Amino acid sequence: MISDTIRLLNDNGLRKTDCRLDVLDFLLSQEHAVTHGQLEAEFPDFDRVTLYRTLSTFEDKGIIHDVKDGSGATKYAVCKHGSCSEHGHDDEHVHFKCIKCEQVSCVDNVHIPHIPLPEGFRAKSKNLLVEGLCNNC
Amino acid sequence: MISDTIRLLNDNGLRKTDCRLDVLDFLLSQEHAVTHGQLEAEFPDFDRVTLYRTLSTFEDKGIIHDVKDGSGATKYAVCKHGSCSEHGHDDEHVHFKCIKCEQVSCVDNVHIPHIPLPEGFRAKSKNLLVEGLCNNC
DNA sequence: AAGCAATATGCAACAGTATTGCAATTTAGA
DNA sequence: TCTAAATTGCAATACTGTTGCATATTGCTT
Ligand SMILES: [Mn+2]
Ligand SMILES: [Mn+2]
Ligand SMILES: [Zn+2]
Ligand SMILES: [Zn+2]
Repeated sequence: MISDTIRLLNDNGLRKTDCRLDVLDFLLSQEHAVTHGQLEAEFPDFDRVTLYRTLSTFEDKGIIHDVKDGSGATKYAVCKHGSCSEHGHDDEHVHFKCIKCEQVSCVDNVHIPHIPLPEGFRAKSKNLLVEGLCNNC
Repeated sequence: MISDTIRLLNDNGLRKTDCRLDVLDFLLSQEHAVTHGQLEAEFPDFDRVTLYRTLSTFEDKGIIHDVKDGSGATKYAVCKHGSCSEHGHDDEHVHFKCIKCEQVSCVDNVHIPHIPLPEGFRAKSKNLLVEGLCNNC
């Protein structure tokens, strides 16, 4: 819904530009995390740098978060729980990457368990990528 | 010890070239995972492509494994438990990255716990990166 | 509705990581 | 020592991402 898109931009004090509206609308419609390259293919009329900056802006505001799946290209997905903002992200959920279809999804309801560390080490954040076969493959 | 280096190359049917001997000897001496760039700085006389291929060869043989720490540059560390080979890696241990000194270390004795996944998803491997402060920072 | 200042965009240039093809060199074994 | 196979160095290229700057657009004020 385009009104969700507009509301998100308003709530975050972001100007409603063509690029932001189209990109955010697209991101909200995706089941899986997307790369900058996919956005480039989807929106060939926006400059690639503008797309990078749009992603960066959304991430700064806590609208989307990035997922590093080891493919070389950073992927992005909308933050779900409303617990992310310009003051920081709270995305300590699991990410799943299918080894067949290569899609990356947020496993939002699975929290990363506590990890015991050796003496002297203090954890500040955790990032868990599970790879395997998804429910479609 | 250089003899460890030679034995590793022999055991894996690899020719003992200058580059492999020097690089593997260096990798065995490191406490932390190293990047290709560090090897380039350490061994300016070897071509950068040769260094890439050397790392790739070692990884294929299960001598080293890679660590993606989100920095953009892949890091490499020697496989510890002898459970890795050309038939596959068994490196489901935690990796720790210090947010201050940026060093990445293998937390070999901490196993990644079982992660429950939604219906239909099947895990094949897990990759956990913990970030925080190390015992020196 | 027009004007304005702040913001966002497009373009060009550049940096960093990594891969490929191919000719020349080196290795290991006969 | 000779040879075939493996390895190396070099040049070229791909891909991801960032920066500076001139131009265009946005949201607000008048
Ligand atoms: Mn996520
Ligand atoms: Mn490791
Ligand atoms: Zn799949
Ligand atoms: Zn540290």
